Amino acid sequence: MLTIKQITENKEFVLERLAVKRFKNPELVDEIISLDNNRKKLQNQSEALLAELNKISKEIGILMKAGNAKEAEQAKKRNTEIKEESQKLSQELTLTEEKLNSFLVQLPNLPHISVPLGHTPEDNVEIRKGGQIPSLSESALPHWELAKNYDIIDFELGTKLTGAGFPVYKGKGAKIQRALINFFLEEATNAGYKEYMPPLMVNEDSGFGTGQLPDKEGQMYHVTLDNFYLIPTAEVPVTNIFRDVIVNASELPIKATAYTPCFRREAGSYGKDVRGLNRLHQFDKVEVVQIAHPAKSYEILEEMVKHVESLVKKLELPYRILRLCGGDMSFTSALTYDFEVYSAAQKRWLEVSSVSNFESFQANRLKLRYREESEKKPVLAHTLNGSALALPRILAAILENNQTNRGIRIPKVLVPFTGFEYID
RNA sequence: GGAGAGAUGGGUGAGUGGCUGAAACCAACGGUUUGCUAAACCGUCGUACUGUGCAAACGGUACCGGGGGUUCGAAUCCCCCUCUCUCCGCCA
Repeated sequence: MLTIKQITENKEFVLERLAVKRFKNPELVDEIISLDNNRKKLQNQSEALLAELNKISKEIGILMKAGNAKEAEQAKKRNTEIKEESQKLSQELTLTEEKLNSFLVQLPNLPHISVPLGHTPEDNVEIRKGGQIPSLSESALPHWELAKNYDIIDFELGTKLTGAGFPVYKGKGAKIQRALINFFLEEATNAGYKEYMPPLMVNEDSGFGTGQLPDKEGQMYHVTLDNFYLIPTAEVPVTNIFRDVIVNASELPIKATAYTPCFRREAGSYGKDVRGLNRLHQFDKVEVVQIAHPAKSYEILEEMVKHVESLVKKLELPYRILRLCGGDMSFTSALTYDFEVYSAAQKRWLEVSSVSNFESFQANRLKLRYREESEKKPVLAHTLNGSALALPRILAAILENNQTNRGIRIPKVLVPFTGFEYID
């Protein structure tokens, strides 16, 4: 979330940026500012009373020790009155703070100046593209047909075991999943990311830290008995590793990676978007996360984009990189690049990665700070993350783009991990 | 799941009602000393909000796992919750 300071000190800028994100109730900004003024006023009054209360209490102690019971009794009486008044004030203060907080949490992150205007995916700006779109014969099949023919993914079986959107990978289909995971993790660790294997369920605090809670709990599976949430992305547990942490500036950037399954309810999705591997309730993903110095975070964002780009290149997939427009960005992001690969039989672009700089938006929720050598006060760090990469759509594109008479050709870089060159 | 013990600052750990935002030690940082290193000595050494001030700084309030209560006053007493440890049970 934004800090009060960001809002009060740059109100006009905040309003202008929120408009880019197409935020629908900018009145909140004014309400927040006036609530904050009110909060300060109440806090001052309340604390003045408490200071008085504390002072008298100390005096009572001294009087009692001196055996001056009568004066002590008088002082007690006085304190009881002050206490009543102070309780009223602090109640009011608490209410104000709660209201302020509930408003603050509703404001999305401010988009970076380079974010294009617009409100639909059509307004996203293509930054670059690469790879060759293969020319397939008319008889080329979409991946869900291929998966069936080669018996490598069983969607119906998943439906039997769990429900729609939970496929079962079989034989070489299962092996290629493992190969992709290993390939992505190797690439990430070679690029300096430290590998983690985090829990797949998180508590409420973690959900809040990265911005899924309180408003987006509908996206996550909720284990009500224990009040845990299945993670929708490794971003949640990995970023929360650094919740309530103060690091030295010299330790930045911190680079972390993790492979995890991801669970998403995807309520409301339907139609051809969800065919086959296009949209699942459970899928596998390798995520990269960085904790950065604010002065370096955009440089680091580019570095992360380069890393993800190198992955799709090595997999020989046709891709394009989009800079998301204000209206298509997530609540928490300041700047996002989406990666899409072309799935040649479906003849459509599929999103396989989203790389974002959250600036201090998550860090403020996480209380994730760094301290400069010479400075006393800790400062909010910047957090970034990106998929590197999400498996199902990558697999969809590999299956469709690489279909040949001999079978599905496995990209060269993956062969050492799969141990076979063709799915046949 | 049953029984018991515990949770204090970066770490160890003292503190059972007032003068404790918290001893002491260690770590860290700054300095003195030193040919260098080490040792020794001196100093600094939590976070948030907030007030005065250009600032440096100096005040106020809150925080001793979390929440509530008792009291003029709570790290200290009471209740609830969470977590950790030990023993038993169960178990990949």
